[in-house]
Formats: sequence, C-alpha cells, structure tokens
Amino acid sequence: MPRAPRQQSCTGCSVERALSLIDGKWKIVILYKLLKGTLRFNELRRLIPGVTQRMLTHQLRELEADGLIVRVVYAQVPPRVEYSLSTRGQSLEPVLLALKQWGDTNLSSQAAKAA
Amino acid sequence: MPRAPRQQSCTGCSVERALSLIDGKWKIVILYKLLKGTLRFNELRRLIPGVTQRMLTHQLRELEADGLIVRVVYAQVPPRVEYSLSTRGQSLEPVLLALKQWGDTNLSSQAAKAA
DNA sequence: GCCCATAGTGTCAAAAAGGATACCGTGATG
DNA sequence: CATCACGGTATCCTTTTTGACACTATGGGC
Repeated sequence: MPRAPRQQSCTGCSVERALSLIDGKWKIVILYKLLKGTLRFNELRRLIPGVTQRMLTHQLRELEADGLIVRVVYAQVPPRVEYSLSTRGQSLEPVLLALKQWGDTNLSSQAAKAA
Repeated sequence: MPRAPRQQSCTGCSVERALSLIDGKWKIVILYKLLKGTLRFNELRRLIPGVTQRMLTHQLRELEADGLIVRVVYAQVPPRVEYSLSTRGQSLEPVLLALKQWGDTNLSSQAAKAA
C-alpha cells in the first residue's frame, strides 16, 4: 500500500488514521505475537515465517515510531534487543483479538465454504 | 502492499488470512460505511473523500470476490448499483467497531499526545 | 584460525498499489 | 442539440512496498 503519507489531514475518519498505523503486511501479526509478551528480534523472526530480516526491522521501526511498541537494547555481546507492546500498543488488544477470532471462526476451511 | 498473493499456504495464522482480505487502503473504511446499511456507488464515493473511482471499483470488486459484500445491479437507466455487507461481512462488525473505538480513543489529538 | 549467533544496515531491483485522466452508453433535462 | 448523472473501463505513470542478497561487529566455542 502506498500507505497514508504517514501524516494526512485525515479526511474525517478516525478509522483511517488507525489504519495508517497498522497497515503493512506484518504489523498486525507482530503486534499480535507481542500480545503474549516480550520477544527478541530473532524470536519474532522465527514466529513469523516468511518475514525477511529487513522487513521485520522496517516494520518494527515504524511501530516504534508510532509508539505502539517499545524497543529495549541491552549493550551486550551478542546483541540483545527486546520488543514489547507499549501502553498504546496494548490498547489495541481488543482489535487484535477481534481480528483473530474473526479469522478463526470465519476463515477455517469449513467456515469459508459455508459462507 | 504486495499483499498476500491472494492465495497463500498461510504460514499458520488465521490473522494473516484475515488480513489479506481487508488490506488495501480503503477496504476497512468501505466496510465500515456499509455497516450502517446499503449504499450506492456514488454514495460511497461521497462518503469516502479521497478515493478515486477506479480505486473504489477495485476495492469493491475484491471485497465482493472475497464474499464480504454483495453487489446488486438494477437494470435501469441511469444505472443503479447497490452494495451491502454479506453475512460474512457483517460478521466483521466486532473488528470494525473495535478499530473505530480504538481510533477514537487513542488517536484524538489529545490522546495521541498523552500517549 | 574459522565458524556461529545476534541484530541489524545498505543497495538494488521487481512487483504491486495507487492516482490521474479520458472515455462509454443511456435517458432525462434544459 | 448539449449537458448531466450513473457506474463504471482502459490506459498510463508514479510511488511504495517488498524481497534478495551481501555485509557489519563482537565474543565465544571448537
């Protein structure tokens, strides 16, 4: 998506603004994984098959910039970086759960056909 | 988004599948508008400032293909085409409302700063 | 000395999404 | 006769997003 220019006069609707924060192929999944707790970079990578290192970094950076997640770097070797939801990110829980539940009940192969 | 190729082996997570149905800059907004009832093409267009005719058509077609909305064409002149949520689309209501509420409470200028 | 893991960054190129614009057919309206 | 509204299509072009791949630093293990 040529996503919203990250700053838009927002044509009237809070939904659109909300969307601009969580678009991107991986953001919701990342947030969802983080719901269960803090994760390190490579843990996320393993939890989300298909995401590349670059993409993961990118999305995490944007999520951080939007104040949805918190990034903590431990000055160690090997590096240790932990990601967790910010308060704002946690407030997305209802949305994430609603989405998950919808996916589960409406997208299972059976349900999809029954629809 | 080079969105999910519309058919993916789906690496394990129903959330990802759900996302592939509602990505696109306008889909959620369209669905949200349709929550309140049936709308005609140009009504949608007016309700969603910023969307172009082409985009609206595109997104509506995809939503229809994914079984989230229903398109009814009346053989009249001038043409009359009505869009409404399918049962499946209506089942998205909790998600849409959760998103709207999150947007309202967490993205108002004050809240955004307080975050 | 060589390889591994961690958490990245940088560059390049492909693919997709989105936007602008012009055009279509029809009947009513002026 | 010209124009408008409706619900689109078709085409072209630009911007974004994404993916592939190579490369980095450091300390530990073999």
